[in-house]
Amino acid sequence: MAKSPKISASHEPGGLIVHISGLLPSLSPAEQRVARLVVADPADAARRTITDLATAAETSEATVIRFCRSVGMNGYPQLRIRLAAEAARRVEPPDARVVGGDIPPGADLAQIIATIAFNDARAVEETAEQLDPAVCERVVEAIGAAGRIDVYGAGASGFVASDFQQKLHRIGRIAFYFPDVHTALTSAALLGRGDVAVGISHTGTTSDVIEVLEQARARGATTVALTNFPRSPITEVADHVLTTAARETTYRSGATASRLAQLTVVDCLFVGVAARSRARTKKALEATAEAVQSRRVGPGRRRA
Amino acid sequence: MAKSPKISASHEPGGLIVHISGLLPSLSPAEQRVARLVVADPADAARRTITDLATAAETSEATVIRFCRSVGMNGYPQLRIRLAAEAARRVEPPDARVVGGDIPPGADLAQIIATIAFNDARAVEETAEQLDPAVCERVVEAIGAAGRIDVYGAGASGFVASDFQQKLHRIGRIAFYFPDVHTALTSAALLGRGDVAVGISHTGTTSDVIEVLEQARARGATTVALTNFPRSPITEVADHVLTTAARETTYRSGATASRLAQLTVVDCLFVGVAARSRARTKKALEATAEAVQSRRVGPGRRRA
DNA sequence: ACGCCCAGTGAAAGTAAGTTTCATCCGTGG
DNA sequence: CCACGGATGAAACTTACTTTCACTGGGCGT
Repeated sequence: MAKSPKISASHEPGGLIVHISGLLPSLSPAEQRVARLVVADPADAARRTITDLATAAETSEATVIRFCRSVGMNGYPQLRIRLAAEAARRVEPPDARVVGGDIPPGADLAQIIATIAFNDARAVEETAEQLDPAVCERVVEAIGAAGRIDVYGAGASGFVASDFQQKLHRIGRIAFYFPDVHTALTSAALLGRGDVAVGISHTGTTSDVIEVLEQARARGATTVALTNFPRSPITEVADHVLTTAARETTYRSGATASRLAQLTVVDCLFVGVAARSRARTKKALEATAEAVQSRRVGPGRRRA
Repeated sequence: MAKSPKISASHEPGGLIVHISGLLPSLSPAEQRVARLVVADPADAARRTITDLATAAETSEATVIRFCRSVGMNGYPQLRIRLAAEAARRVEPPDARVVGGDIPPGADLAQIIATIAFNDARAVEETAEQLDPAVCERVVEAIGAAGRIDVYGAGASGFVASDFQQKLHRIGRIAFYFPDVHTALTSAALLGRGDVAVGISHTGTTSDVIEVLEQARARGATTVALTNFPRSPITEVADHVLTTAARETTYRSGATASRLAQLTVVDCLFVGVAARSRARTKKALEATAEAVQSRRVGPGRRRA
């Protein structure tokens, strides 16, 4: 029916802006220009007329409309009022935080700390806001019932994958993580119906992870993707897609905000799975906690 | 010029609705009908088109415009976005967050997500608040000037240590991380004055990490501890102590909140170090980013 | 290398929304 | 009873939004 793949923006009450920035890479260049303007200053965009906005983005009105559709709106007026609402909601605390994406060259450490913390915290919050509980539920179900869970991730996302694996393992689930692609592929080949494969890639374009997930899917496993970009390639090989909402700016913050967001999602899944079977989980956790006890020194109340 | 008595609504951000209902009696009958609709459901009014609203108020578009002017707006579109903003704001307060520390046994996933995200975000924020910029500064100085940096951490904190190592490495610093205690001890023994050793332990009681840090200190290296507990044993072997502010509750959230807090601190240090030498850093980052490019598939706009 | 195809784009036509104008209505006071 | 003026809606008008369509340029198969 519709040739333009609208990504529903309906079930994400708190995050139109977030939603848009997630979609940013999947937009055409001209639409991206529009998107950037909108994300940069939603309130201002809401004030502008479509012609005005188009001019500002150095494009035509037609493109602005296309952009509206791309992000799930019916038309410009709808985008406008949604933006206005959004902007009103995010009336930041009175203090003039150094929030903008970037950190000024001459910033002192206190500023840097404030900025980073703010962005990190926001990534976590916004991720939670846009997470679809229904999808989480399905993923939790699948993992809870899985005979085996493989978690894939490369580079920075590898840490998260590893973390997830460890968490699942700690509550008695059979979970694996492979730092090496070849090993991962081998493992994926051994998966079957009822098993679950989780692929983590911030950009959603990491070919290693995609391949492995594809393999897993071919074998009949349920595949889950965790990425920041809802239209990235990895989502094509996933049965369930979970997204984070980190708006990475430049290199500076590296992938930290996105990593935090990923960890939050992983934590949610973990708790969800754990909650499914309290007793079993608790027992396993106590056992593992006890195991590391010997590696701790006395309670260490006060020093000296 | 203006024969209609505009009542400026510009500088009362909090109460467009209040403002309107205030001057309701001064409006003409037809305008009052419009006003009542607007006050009754601002969000709904914002969604309507002028014709639609006029019809609903059993009047003409002209009257709606007059109403807009009467309440200080330039025209209908402006009223519309103001209403949208207003409505959005007043929906916020009643949000009953499931904030409490713990997750009730019967909680559904949406609740779990909200709780976790809240706690995670708070850990990040609170950590930033209590971080001492002066200490950070000294640590950044030390790392920036270090010939070599060793990062230690076990278990969950190991991820963070590893992350820090990788970050430093990416900007061209000589940094190491060792998953294995023995190797770490060996490495610590090779440190000397001017080098830096960073020990990460949430509890501050992980003997492995403490021992290694102790060793490093004995060799003359500057030691840094990152822990949640400012009086824990690890602080005794550290020249500089950085603390996180995660209040872990029970097992449920596992160590995630603390991990996020640690990552945030690490990120701050990283950015601090990176900021010290922009040029060098940027170059190194570009090079490393380029290196992984081949492992990515095309921009992945839209799916099939 | 060539040409086909198709996503991306803006110009322009078309439609809908918003605004102004103006004639009418109606109540009031001379 | 008429003149007046505020209130109002119909219609003309303007501006904003949407659709259509033709053109471009890059990718891909032959």
